Amino acid sequence: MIKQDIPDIIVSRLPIYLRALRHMQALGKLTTSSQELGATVGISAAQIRKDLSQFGEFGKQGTGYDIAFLIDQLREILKIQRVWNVAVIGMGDMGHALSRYQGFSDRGFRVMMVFDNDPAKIGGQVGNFVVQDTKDIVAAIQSSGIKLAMLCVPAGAAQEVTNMLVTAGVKAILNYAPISLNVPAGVRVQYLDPSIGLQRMTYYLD
Amino acid sequence: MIKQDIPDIIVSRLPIYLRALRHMQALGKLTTSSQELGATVGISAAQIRKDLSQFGEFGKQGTGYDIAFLIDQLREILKIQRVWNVAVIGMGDMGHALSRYQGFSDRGFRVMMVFDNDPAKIGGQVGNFVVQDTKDIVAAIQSSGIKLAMLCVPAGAAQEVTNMLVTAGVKAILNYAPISLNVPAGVRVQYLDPSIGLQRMTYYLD
DNA sequence: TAGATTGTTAATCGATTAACAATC
DNA sequence: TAGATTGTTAATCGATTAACAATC
Repeated sequence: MIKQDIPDIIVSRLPIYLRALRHMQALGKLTTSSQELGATVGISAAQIRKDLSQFGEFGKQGTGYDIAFLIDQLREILKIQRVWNVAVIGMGDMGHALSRYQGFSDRGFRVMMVFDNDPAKIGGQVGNFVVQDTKDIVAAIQSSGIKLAMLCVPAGAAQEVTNMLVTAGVKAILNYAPISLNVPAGVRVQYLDPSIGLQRMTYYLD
Repeated sequence: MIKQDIPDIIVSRLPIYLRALRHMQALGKLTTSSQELGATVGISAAQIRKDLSQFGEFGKQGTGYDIAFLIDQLREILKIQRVWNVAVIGMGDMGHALSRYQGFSDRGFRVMMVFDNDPAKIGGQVGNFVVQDTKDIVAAIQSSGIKLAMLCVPAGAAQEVTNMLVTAGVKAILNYAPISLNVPAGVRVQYLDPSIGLQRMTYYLD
């Protein structure tokens, strides 16, 4: 049986739902409705029901969704019930911040190794990690089986490092470098360039 | 005459085009085509032409687009020919990194003030800035006329700080906190939670 | 039971693509 | 001129919304 193809735009909303559900759970709530969840995340109730219905029937008429159950289901769908090891490349301020970020541990991720090409940084400590030489990326990542990387190198180095990551078997890159990356089919990139984020809003300002 | 309403999804692609054009310019190229630009950013040539045509006629049949000219036009459309002052709230690792980020200066932004609520940090120096007390946000931002803020506080403080920013007249928030924010109409938010970025890709991994 | 809310269908709305006359 | 590429139109494709029977 062929697994049904879910539109990427639907998949991309699931982490938002999950984050809001965990927030509700932390507040002590036990159940919610598509109406309430939608108001929280700024998405219509109909769309939330439609999105979730792609993956199964998680609610009950009249009462809505059990929060703990829906959290479990979403974590399974997103494959974050396991813990994913991640590599961080580039130990500037941004890479440094991500290497020490406390927000990954309960959301499915763990930084496992960090890299830089600056001899002054290689061998030094960042957070709990010893900085490895960028030229060793392929060997180190390949043998560790890491599939996720966060890219925090300057724009001029980003494509070259990306090529190394792809060679090493990385399948998903969180890109902080201000450049569009070229990757083969089967490798995913999410872009988090802060300037792009700001430039998407200035259009609407006076 | 009423200004035509441009879909947000089109506006959100313009900064991507601009970034790629500046990269081409740095490589010494003088002109490009929708074909070439599309290949660079992973968007179809037809879509790029359609997007640009919302704002004017910037190309020439047969030869394509003058890169310097198109850069100018996009900067004007996005209103980033001026420099926007930005406030950074929360001097953890992430706020610290953004306060010192070198990538804003040639893309329309300048960090102007930074805040934290930790007495141990208030009055201290981060990058070129003296850390101000978060409780002074409204007065400080209001009198400075700042319209943009980057939010790097913990999830538990994010909505409260957002309310202060809105009161202070901030119209656009780049949110690094892992929570959906509630803002009134006329205030924009871009979300850059790193865990969400990763969770949008794990679905596709084995 | 009565009220609430789901999952789903059909209708609507919006975005993308294909194609091509215009023209550099 | 011949080849290339734009801006735009119409066709296609996909996503969102409205509505409601089912049912808790």
